[in-house]
Amino acid sequence: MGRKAGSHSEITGPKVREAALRLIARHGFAAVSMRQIAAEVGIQAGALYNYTPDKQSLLFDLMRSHMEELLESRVTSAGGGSALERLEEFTRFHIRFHLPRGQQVFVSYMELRNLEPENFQEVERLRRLYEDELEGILRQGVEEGAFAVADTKITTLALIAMLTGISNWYREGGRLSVGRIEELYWAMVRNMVAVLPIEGAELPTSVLAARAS
Amino acid sequence: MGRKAGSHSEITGPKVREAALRLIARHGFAAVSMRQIAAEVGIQAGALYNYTPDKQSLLFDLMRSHMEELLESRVTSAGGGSALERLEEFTRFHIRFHLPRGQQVFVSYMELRNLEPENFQEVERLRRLYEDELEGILRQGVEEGAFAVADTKITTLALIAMLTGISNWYREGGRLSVGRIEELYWAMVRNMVAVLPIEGAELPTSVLAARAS
DNA sequence: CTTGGATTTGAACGAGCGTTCAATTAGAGG
DNA sequence: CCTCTAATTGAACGCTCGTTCAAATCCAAG
Repeated sequence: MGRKAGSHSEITGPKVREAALRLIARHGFAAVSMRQIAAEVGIQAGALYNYTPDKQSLLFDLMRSHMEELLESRVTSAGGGSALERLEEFTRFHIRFHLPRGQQVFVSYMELRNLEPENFQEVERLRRLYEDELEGILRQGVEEGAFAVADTKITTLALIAMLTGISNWYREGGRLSVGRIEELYWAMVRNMVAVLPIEGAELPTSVLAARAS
Repeated sequence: MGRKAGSHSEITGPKVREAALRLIARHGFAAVSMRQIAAEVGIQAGALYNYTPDKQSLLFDLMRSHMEELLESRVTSAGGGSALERLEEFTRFHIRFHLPRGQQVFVSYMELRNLEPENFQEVERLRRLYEDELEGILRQGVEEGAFAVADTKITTLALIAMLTGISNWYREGGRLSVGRIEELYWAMVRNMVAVLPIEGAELPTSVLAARAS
C-alpha cells in the first residue's frame, strides 16, 4: 500500500505542501478543493491521499510546521544582553523571518478558524510560546527601568500586530528593502517602549516606581 | 415580483445582514452556505434572493457599509487642533469605533480576497481614505516638528495594524475596559511618534530642520 | 370577503465537494 | 526478463453548493 498516515512533523510531501500553501494563501482554505491542489501538483485528486490523510491535516501541517520553524529559528537566534538589545534583536529577527514567508504568514493568521479545535489549540500554544518570549523581554526592560511599559501583555500584542502587519503590504522589489524596513520598525519599537526623560511627570506611576528603585 | 435588485447602500434587509455577518465572522465566507444564512434568519434559501441578488453582493454589502459607516463617523468626529491633539482624537476614535464591532472588523479584514475585483477595489478605496487621514495628521506633526516620523506611510500602516489588532483579542467584559485600552494605546502611539529630546543627534535631519524653523 | 401584488416555499438544476477503492501503471531488485 | 510493491488513476459514493422558478401563502387595500 502507499498510504503514509500521520504521526508527526512533515508527513506531507514538499510538492503537495507548496501547491497547497500557494493555493490556500491565494483563495483561502475553504475555497480550495483537493482537485485544485492535485492539479497544481500535476496528479489526480485520489493520489493526494498518499501524502495526507485528509484536507484538514494538510492545513494543520502547514500551520504547525510554520510555527515550529519560527520557534526553531528563534532558539538559535536569541541571546542574552540588556532588554534593549534583546528587543532590537527580536524585532529584527521577526521582520527577517516573516518577510520572505508572506504566504505562510497569511495562511497562519487567516485560517485559524478552519482548524479543528485540537489543532487550533496546538497552533495557539506554539504562538503563545513565541509571544511569551517578547513579553519576557518587556518585563526585563521594565525591571531594569529601561522601558516605560504600563502593561506588558498588551504591549506584546501591540508590537506583534504592528510587526506582523508588515506582511500585509510588503512586496519583494518594492520601495523599501528589508534592511530599511528593519530600521524603520526598530525606531518605532524603541520609541514605543522608551522612557521619555523630560516628561517624567506624565509617566505612568508604575514606571516612576520602577525607575525609582 | 419581489426581487429588489442592487443600486446602492443597504439593499439587504437587516435581519439577513445580521445573520450573514454573524455566520461569516464565525466560519468564513466560503464556508458558509446560503442555506445556513437562511436558516439563521428563519426562512428558506430561495427567499434570500429577495434581499440580495447573490452571495457575493451580500459580502460586498457588509464590507462596504462597514467602511462607509466608519468614514461617516469619522467626518462628524474629526476636528482641527495640533497634530498631537488630532492624533489622540484619531487613536481614541479608532478604538471606540472598532471595539464594539468585532464581527465587522473580522470580516472586513479576512474576506477581502473573496471579493470580486471591482468590489475589492471599492473597499480598498474606502480604506485608503481612512488611512490617508491618519497619514495627514502624521505629516502635519512632522511639519510642526512635533513628531519624529521617518516615513509617514509606513508609520500609518504600523499604527493601523497595531490599533486594529486590538479586535483580535478584545472581549467585552474582559480584563480591560475600553477606556483603559484607550489610555494604554494612546500612550504607546504618543511614544511611537514622539521626538525624543535628549537624543537630538539621532533624529532624522528632516525633523531637526523642522524644529529649527 | 375579495382582490392582487409582495413574499415565501419547496423542489429541482447542474456542478463540484471530500473521500474511497479496485484496477492499472511504474520502477527498482534480483 | 520477471517479480513485487509502491504510486497513481479514474470512476464512483453520497452530499452540499448557489441559484432558479412555478406554485402556494400572506396580507393590506378596497
